[in-house]
Amino acid sequence: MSIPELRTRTRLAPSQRSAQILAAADALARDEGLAALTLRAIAQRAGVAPGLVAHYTDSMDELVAQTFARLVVAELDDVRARVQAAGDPETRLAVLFATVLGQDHDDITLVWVDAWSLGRANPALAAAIDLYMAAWQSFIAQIVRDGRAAGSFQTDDPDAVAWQLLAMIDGLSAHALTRGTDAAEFVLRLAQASETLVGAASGAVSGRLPS
Amino acid sequence: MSIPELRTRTRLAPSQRSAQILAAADALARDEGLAALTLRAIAQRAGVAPGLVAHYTDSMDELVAQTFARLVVAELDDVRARVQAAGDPETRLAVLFATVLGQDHDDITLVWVDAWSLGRANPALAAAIDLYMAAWQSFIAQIVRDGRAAGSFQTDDPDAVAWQLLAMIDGLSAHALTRGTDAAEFVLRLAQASETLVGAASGAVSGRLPS
DNA sequence: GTCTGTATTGATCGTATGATCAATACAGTG
DNA sequence: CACTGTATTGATCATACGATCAATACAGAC
Repeated sequence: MSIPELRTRTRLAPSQRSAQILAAADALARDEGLAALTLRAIAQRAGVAPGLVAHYTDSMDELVAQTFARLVVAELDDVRARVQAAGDPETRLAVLFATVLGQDHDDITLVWVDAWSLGRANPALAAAIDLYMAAWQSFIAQIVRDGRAAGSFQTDDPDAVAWQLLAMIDGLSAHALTRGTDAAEFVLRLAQASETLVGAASGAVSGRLPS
Repeated sequence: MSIPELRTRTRLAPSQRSAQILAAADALARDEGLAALTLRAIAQRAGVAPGLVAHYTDSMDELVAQTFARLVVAELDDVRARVQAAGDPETRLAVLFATVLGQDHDDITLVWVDAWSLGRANPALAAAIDLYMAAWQSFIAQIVRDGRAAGSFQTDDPDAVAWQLLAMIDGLSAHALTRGTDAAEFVLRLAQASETLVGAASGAVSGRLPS
């Protein structure tokens, strides 16, 4: 009674097939998290035999780690583009918070949450987590430094403040995902708290949140 | 060349054996997370046959969910006891932050992180997560309400502030676990941020942190 | 149109999981 | 001490996983 499973074998250039499989892995991870990335699930999504997925990767641990890396890099680049266009550091922080706690970020949060759990059994993934958490921290720290240089922020430890803000963002995102609520509820208070942390005037960030 | 595996069969009352198995599950979850809770791993830890573990539970999903519940309840009770002994709401918040971001909390954080991931495939676990996240929020909200009644806090939405603080705590804990750093680095700044969120005077909470 | 290299398949292996159950042996009862 | 109920075992089933590989069939070269 199941679908007849007719598969027409099509032969692609290795680079094309590889790209197609990786795209299937990306889509699957966005939909169901990194924990859903199995040889067979990716193969089914790509419409190929499971063995072919294995053929195009060294191991599933590597495939999971690289899928995580691609998705996270894509998001960081996207957020960076939005934030850099914002102008002064106060507004950049406001846009950052509104973006990462905005809609359509549950998918990437799911990827992060799975990564924290799976990373303990997957060394390649653990390394990627370290790398991209540091990339995010660096991105935020630069905004804080810019604000300090401009005289609008007063903290004496931009790196520590950036780690703190990143951890708060991740916690708020994970909570919204888990509870099925809208992370946007948290934006205003995060912005207010950030003013304390970076040493900005009250309203300097929260007053610049996009409406 | 492996250990001879001699097992002397000992017969216990069901309640005793059940307690022993659940204790093994608790210990294993503390050491390696909820993801390490397999029928065979628990059995080995308890020194019994795998089938016996299955005999004493309806399903592994249930066992995982109940292990999560036991560990989380134990921690909440412990933290509640420490915090309630602290006195005024400002000090209670300070003790709360210092406790949950103190040492020896990586084990329970690992349990939470695994739960967020596993909960998506385990309905019983998902229900337990909802329940105990709400219990934590309720605990924190009461502190905030007490502070408002005492006139030292000024927020008009203790529930929202409590959710915000809980999410921040969880994010900071998860970061410390993942990065292998000490969560205590975050305590001072969390306390300062909390003053903004609850509407307390600067230093009201951060100045009461245990040394 | 034919050929050829190789992309692709399907089958298969070994392992790990949760779960079930008849057979066993232990502890308490009488 | 003998007996009996049942706690416990060990074997086994079905499933899902990552991984490997000979056989196949397709797309491009000639």
